[in-house]
Amino acid sequence: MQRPYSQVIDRLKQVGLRPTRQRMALAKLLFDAGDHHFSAEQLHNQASGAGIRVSLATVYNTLHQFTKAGILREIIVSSGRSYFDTNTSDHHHFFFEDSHRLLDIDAKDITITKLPKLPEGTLLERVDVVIRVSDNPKS
Amino acid sequence: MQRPYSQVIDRLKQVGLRPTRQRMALAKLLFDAGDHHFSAEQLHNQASGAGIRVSLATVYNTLHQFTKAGILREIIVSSGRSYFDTNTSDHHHFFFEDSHRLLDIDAKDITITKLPKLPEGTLLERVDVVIRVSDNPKS
DNA sequence: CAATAGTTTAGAATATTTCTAAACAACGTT
DNA sequence: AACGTTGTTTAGAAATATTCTAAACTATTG
Ligand SMILES: [Mn+2]
Ligand SMILES: [Mn+2]
Ligand SMILES: [Zn+2]
Ligand SMILES: [Zn+2]
Repeated sequence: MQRPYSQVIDRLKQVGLRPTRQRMALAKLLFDAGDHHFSAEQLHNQASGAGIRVSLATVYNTLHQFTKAGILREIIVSSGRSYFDTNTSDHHHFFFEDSHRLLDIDAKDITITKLPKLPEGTLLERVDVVIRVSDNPKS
Repeated sequence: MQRPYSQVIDRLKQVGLRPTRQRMALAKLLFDAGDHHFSAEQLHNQASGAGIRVSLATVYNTLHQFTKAGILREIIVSSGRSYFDTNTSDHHHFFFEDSHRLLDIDAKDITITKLPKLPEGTLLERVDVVIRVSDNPKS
């Protein structure tokens, strides 16, 4: 209970966030598991299930703080709900339109050889590739 | 007032939608103008401004019907709000994160030479490339 | 024109996210 | 260890976008 937390404490301090009870608990849930995609509501439910009392507002605050700090990434594939990703490396996604599930595509599995030049006065933030798929009814 | 409508009437009939007053008016607003991106609320306001009385529910119904019929396309770049596109050809987008504006990128200006194979039992719906840009503060 | 099926509508409902402002906790300083 | 400061958490309300409901309306066919 003491040692495992030292990692998340260090990580939070590194990005300039106070290691509060709620942030540590959420960070532990998020970063002890492998790479995954989730919504705010899902994380809130997961926390509740693990006996961690944290408000939904704090979950949202934390997700945005972590995203800004670069230890989480937000993925937009569905209007009406935001998804977050513990995998912050350069990669892309399959999006299953029926189940609303996301699946990583390694950056090396998509090659873009030609990109347009950016509009005047803009900075590149990110190039997102989303491959939208549906269930094949005859399979 | 009679002739211009024949085009939208034909177009609606072609895709199996009754040419109702509201659908004709919205189709005219949408397809007489050049390619553009817009939200439901924007179209509703534009209709009101043009003296067309149509409920927001009908605007949403119509946008979804047109999208399903393939004469509009929905673009997801921002959680919390859907955008639609009168350009249904194969193309991609710049998304200006500060102003929430979209700009078309012709399919020929992006070349993807390598794509992963689709997961088992899925059908490809679309490959969306979104180049997210922000305002360059020092320009 | 009557019958039918499809459409429109206002308003309520839903869903997700953000806001508010008061209570609380982390942490550097005494 | 207590203090003061600042940052954080919280419940609940509010904001936002979209969908639902079911009654009124209209296009189409016969
Ligand atoms: Mn959905
Ligand atoms: Mn936004
Ligand atoms: Zn991912
Ligand atoms: Zn477009």
